[in-house]
Amino acid sequence: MSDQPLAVLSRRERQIMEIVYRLRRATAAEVLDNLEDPPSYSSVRALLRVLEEKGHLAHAHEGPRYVFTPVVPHDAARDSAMSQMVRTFFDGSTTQAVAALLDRAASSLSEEELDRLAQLVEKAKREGR
Amino acid sequence: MSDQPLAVLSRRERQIMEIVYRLRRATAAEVLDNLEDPPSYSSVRALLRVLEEKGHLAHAHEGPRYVFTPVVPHDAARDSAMSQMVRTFFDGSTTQAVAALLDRAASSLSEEELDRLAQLVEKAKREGR
DNA sequence: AGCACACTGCTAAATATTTAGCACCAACGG
DNA sequence: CCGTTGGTGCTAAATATTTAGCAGTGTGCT
Repeated sequence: MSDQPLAVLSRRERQIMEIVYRLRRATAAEVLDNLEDPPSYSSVRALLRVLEEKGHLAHAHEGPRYVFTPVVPHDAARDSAMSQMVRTFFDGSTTQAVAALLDRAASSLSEEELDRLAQLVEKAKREGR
Repeated sequence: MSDQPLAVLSRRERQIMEIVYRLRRATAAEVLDNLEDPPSYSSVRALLRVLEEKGHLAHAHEGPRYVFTPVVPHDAARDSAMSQMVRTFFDGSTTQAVAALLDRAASSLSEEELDRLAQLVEKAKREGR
């Protein structure tokens, strides 16, 4: 498996993996519901099977159906997606990335959330020295 | 063109677009140099042509060669990539995303950068009320 | 027990992507 | 002035992705 789980996938496969990561676990029907421009149920199942063969998903039985989960854990996938993003759009600078996030969402953040972020920055400062 | 420029692309196309966004502008040779598992030069050029036909890239002449640039500006592509990322891996929470970024990079950030981040949070607080 | 329903497995076909080859053109150096 | 180098356009073929169909199986309800 690659260091960049999402990087190696085809278009549909990536869409599906994003859904599964977002939902944490998903059945074929749930994937279908969340796909835009959805193909048939049958196609979705075939794609899930392919993703499992390629080692990206695993399934468990839950009553009569399969529930799919990612093989690469949420955190790991998240981290490598973030690395990729910072590299591609922010010249590798985390600071720039944080700045852009804040800029985009500043007005929708609550007082509490901003306090929490301030604390995180403080914590990083203390740890950094 | 979609709201999600990178979302509609095939695997190679996406790889190439990421390179072009990272470099801001790139020639066929530069794209080739930056591709992992690279195909022939000829293939890269064909892909660049396809991306241009689909409206994702434009080219300008620079001396004897073409220099490709993204049609969707860097900032816009960045923002929608970030949205996607926050939605997929952070339940839509910017705060969580920032926390993860800081956590990942905390130790490598300089005092200056941390100060700058603290200022950004302060600024968001002031604007928010 | 028997029926309907909601699944799965598997396969084949359609479509899209990805690749490389060949022909041509312009610039540059010997 | 001619060959070499480094570009481009275009096309065709190989490969991968994506789709849907059909057959079978188990579950749960009456």
